[in-house]
Amino acid sequence: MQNQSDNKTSYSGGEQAILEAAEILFAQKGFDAVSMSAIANLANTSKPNIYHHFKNKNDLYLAVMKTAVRRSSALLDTLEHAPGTFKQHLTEFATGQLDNILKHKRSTQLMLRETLSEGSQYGQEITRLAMGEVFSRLVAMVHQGQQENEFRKDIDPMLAAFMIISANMFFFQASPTMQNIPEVDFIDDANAYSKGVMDVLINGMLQKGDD
Amino acid sequence: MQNQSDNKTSYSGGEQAILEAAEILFAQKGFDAVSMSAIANLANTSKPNIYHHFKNKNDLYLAVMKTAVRRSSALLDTLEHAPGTFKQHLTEFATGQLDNILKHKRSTQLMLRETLSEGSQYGQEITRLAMGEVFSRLVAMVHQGQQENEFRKDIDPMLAAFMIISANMFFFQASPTMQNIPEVDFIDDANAYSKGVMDVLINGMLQKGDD
DNA sequence: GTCTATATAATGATAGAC
DNA sequence: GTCTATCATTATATAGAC
Repeated sequence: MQNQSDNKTSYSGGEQAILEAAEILFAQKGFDAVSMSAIANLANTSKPNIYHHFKNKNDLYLAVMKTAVRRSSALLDTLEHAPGTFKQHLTEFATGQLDNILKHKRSTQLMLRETLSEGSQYGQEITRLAMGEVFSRLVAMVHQGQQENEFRKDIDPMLAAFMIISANMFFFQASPTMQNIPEVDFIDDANAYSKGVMDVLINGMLQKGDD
Repeated sequence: MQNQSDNKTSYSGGEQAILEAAEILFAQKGFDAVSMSAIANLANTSKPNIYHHFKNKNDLYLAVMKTAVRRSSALLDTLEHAPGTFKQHLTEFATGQLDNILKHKRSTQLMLRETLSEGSQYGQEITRLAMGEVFSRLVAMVHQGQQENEFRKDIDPMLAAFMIISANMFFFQASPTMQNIPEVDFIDDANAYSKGVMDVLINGMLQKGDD
C-alpha cells in the first residue's frame, strides 16, 4: 500500500519516524532494554512527543509489532499462487519465506523475542497470528501434495510444515551465533541453505519409489 | 556431579540460592526486565548480599549462564556412545537432545535469548560454545554415516546437523506459541515429534534405494 | 556473610508554554 | 504537534553496622 513506510529516510519527527526508531531498537535489544529517551533520540524528536502519539511505552510496542507483522505477511500472497509440481511449489514457498524473513529482519526478531517472553500477552497473540498464517498455508500445501499422491501419506502435514518453518526461523536466529564457525559456509548463503534443506525434506517426504 | 544444584528447594541465602533465583527470572523475562531486588526477593535474601557474592548484575548473569550451560552439556556424553546403525544412533541422539532441552528449559531459554541480542558479547560466546558442542557431535555422526555408505554423500553434514538442531530448538521455542492451535497435537508430545522429525529427515538422507 | 540505610542515576510519564 | 522542565518511581550499586 504505502511504500513510503519501507524507507529508511528516517524523516525527523512524526509518528512514522517514531515507529521506525522504536522498531529498530526493540528488535535489537528487546522491550525492557530500550528507553523512551533512546527512541526519541533516534527519531530526532522528544520524549513528550512520543507520548503525544502513543499512550505509553507498551502501546508503542504493540503498534510496532502490528505494523511489522502486517508488512511481513503481505509478501505471502505473491508466493501462494505458484505453478509447477507440489515439490517445486513447496520449495519456492519455503525459500520465499526465508527471503521474506531476511528482508524483514526486525519484524522477525521481534516475533522471535515474543516467543521467549512468557508475559506480555498482546505481543504474543500478534506473533501467534503471524506464524499461524505461514503455518496454515504450508500445511495446506503439504496436504494437497499428499492427496495427489506426490507425498507420503504417513506424514503429519503439520509436522512437515513445522519443520520447514523451524529450518527457516532457526537459520535466521542462529546465523549470528554460527557466523564464527569457519567450516559452516551455508550460513552466508540463504538460497543455498534453503535449497539444501528442501532437498532433504522433500526427498524424505516423497512417495517411496517416486524418484 | 552435584544433584543438589538441580533441586528446587531454594534454601535461603547463599550463592546457590541467588544463582537459582537469578536463573529462573533471567530465563523468564530476560536480563533487563529483572531487577536485583526481584532476585534478592526470590532468593530470600537482600540486595547487598548479592553484591557481596557477585561483582555486579552482569557478573551474576554470566555466572548463571555458565552454570546453566555446564549442566546442559553434561548429558551429551551419555548419548555419544550408543549402539546400533547410524540411523538408530542419530535418532537416539536427536531425541535425547530434545529431552535434554526440555529437562533444562531455563538454560535453553537463556541461550536462545542470547542468540537474539546483538550486544552482550560474553553471553553470546558461552552460547556459541554450547551450541557448537552439540553441533560438532552431530556433524561427526552424519559424516561417519556417509563414510559407511548409509547416508547420501551429496548432503552437507553440517546442513543435516543444523536441521536437527533447528527442529529441536524451534520445537521448544514455539511450543507456547503453538499451544493454542487445536489441531497441532505433536506439540504436547516431544517423543512423537522427535520420532516424526527424524523419520522424515533420515528418510531424506538415506541412500536412494536403501529402503 | 548478612543486614539497614542511603547515594546516585535513569526510568516512565506529565504539566504547561508555544 | 512539538518542545522545556519536572515529578515520582525505580534502578544499580555502595557505606557501614553486626
